[in-house]
Amino acid sequence: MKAGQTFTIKQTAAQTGITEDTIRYYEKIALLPRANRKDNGHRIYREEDVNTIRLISCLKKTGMPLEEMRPFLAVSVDADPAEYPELAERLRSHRETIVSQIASLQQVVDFIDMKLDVGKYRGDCSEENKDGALKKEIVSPIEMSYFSVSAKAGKPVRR
Amino acid sequence: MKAGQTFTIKQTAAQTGITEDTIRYYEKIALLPRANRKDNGHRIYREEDVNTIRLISCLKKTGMPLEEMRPFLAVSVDADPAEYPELAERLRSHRETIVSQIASLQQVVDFIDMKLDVGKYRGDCSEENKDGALKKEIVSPIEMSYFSVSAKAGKPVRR
DNA sequence: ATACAACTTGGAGCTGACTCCAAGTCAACC
DNA sequence: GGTTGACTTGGAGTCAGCTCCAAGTTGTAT
Repeated sequence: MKAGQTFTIKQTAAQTGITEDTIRYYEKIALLPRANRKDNGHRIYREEDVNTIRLISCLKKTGMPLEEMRPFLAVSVDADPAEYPELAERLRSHRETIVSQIASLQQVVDFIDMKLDVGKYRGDCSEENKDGALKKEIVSPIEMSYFSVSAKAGKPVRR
Repeated sequence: MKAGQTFTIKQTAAQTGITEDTIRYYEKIALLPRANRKDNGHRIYREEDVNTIRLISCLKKTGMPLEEMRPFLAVSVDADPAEYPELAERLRSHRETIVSQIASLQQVVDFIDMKLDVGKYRGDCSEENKDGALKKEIVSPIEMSYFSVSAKAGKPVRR
């Protein structure tokens, strides 16, 4: 056991890429639990805490609002989500969201590749079927041209 | 030629999932070009315009700030980005950003799968190498545990 | 003792992206 | 001719997520 190495807030910020101010802010809004303090009141973080902050950073990159992260942080703190079926359901639901986000992103990559190669592009960015939210007649089979894609020869890309 | 079918702002909003207010807002900040008007001043949109709005919506899903979308919309309006090398460079650069975003998202999916399956998880969410921006000693080879992943048997997941 | 660096707190201010509103125009129907 | 509905404009308000600041404390170096 290489027992508890700890970090200052500055070190933690450096490790995670999240600023000190923002870390304090997360604690202020209770997204992070109150950090332990040294006798002088300075915050100390363990590897565990650093990992939680990394998880936040990761979820942030997926565009998740801070409020929605709470269940994720909960599940990472206590053990098995199977014991909290409602939580597991949330995870599953968010998984679907992310998968469709990946699809959206992939389409943007395709769009860029198409533009750079002056190749061809098709597909749209729609699709939505979560719980609430809009869902009209989905624009599926449009020959998505995003303006002047003006049928030039298309070489496949997909590096 | 099934010549110019046009749409009201309401129809356009319905088709794209972007509210009328937001469409007007995009025009106000000149993210969209000023729409043509009917004699009574009402905006009219062509399929072309609708596709531009869809592109915005798509880029939005990738978390791109509106300001950064301008080059994308430019490239979708006029023809070949090869003629604007600086623009092409931006596209390439943003492509890399998106590819690494996809990786981040995939890691969240893995995290969720791991949590749901009580399997195993590794990998972090770091990586950054665009132009400006921070880049410290990157936390690469951590056995990313996100708290209590407490070595239980790991069955491979991957959707 | 004095300076300094690294922190603390509470709170104000800022940016991006909407979102809402009031007042007005126009066309069409009753 | 009055009401209704779909739009217009300009501008104000809202919310999330920081970001900055001032004033104070503590620990170490000179």
